[in-house]
Amino acid sequence: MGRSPCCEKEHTNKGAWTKEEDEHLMNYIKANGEGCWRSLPKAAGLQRCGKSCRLRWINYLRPDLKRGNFTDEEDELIINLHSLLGNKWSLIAAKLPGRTDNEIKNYWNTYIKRKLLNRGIDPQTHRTLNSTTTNTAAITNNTTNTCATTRNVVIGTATSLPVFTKGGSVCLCYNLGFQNKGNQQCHCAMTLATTATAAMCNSGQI
DNA sequence: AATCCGAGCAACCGCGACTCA
DNA sequence: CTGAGTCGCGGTTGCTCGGAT
Repeated sequence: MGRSPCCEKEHTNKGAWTKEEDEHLMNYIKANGEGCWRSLPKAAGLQRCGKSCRLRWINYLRPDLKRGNFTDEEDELIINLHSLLGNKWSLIAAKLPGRTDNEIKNYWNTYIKRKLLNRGIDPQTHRTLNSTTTNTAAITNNTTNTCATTRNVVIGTATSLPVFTKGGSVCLCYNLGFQNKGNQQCHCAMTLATTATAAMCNSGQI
């Protein structure tokens, strides 16, 4: 028995949202809060899939969204976080108030990728493109309770990150602020060592 | 003026994770 | 423990718009 579709496709609108749909959704969530996305469209009088409503709210209608251009500080922070987390856009977005994962993902693909390539940096590995000396320990995508060494990670100059270390390694979950996130608590017993800077990275201190 | 093309971005799709009966 | 239902994430698609030809 397969999974049932998330909505009745023949009775749902697709594509761009109209002003009226936006107003319906916004008014409903203002009055009732973000609840069950599956039942929300019907309750709000929308001919939309719940998934579509959720996406529209998160990426466009939420009142705390910061519209407009990314600052240089945000650029560097995204690059730093991507070097640590990989394509974990939701985790990166969590560190950028007012920005959404979709927005950051689009921004990465259209702008930052090119920016890094212009700097001679591979946007996936964050290593210099003509580098022949390779540290084959890949930047891990697995962020849950992972203590990985992060030498060779590019740390930007505009934003510095506090560094929690244990021995010679750097704990990703601590450094990203997830040390006390529910049952994903990190047990590495890291201690705050210092603040990472490009100079320290270059000098091999981290 | 018409057409082409690439960039930017909103939205969709599929799947894994999570929750709960 | 198991499986159905739901949620959330990441990859991808496709539309729109502006600049180039």
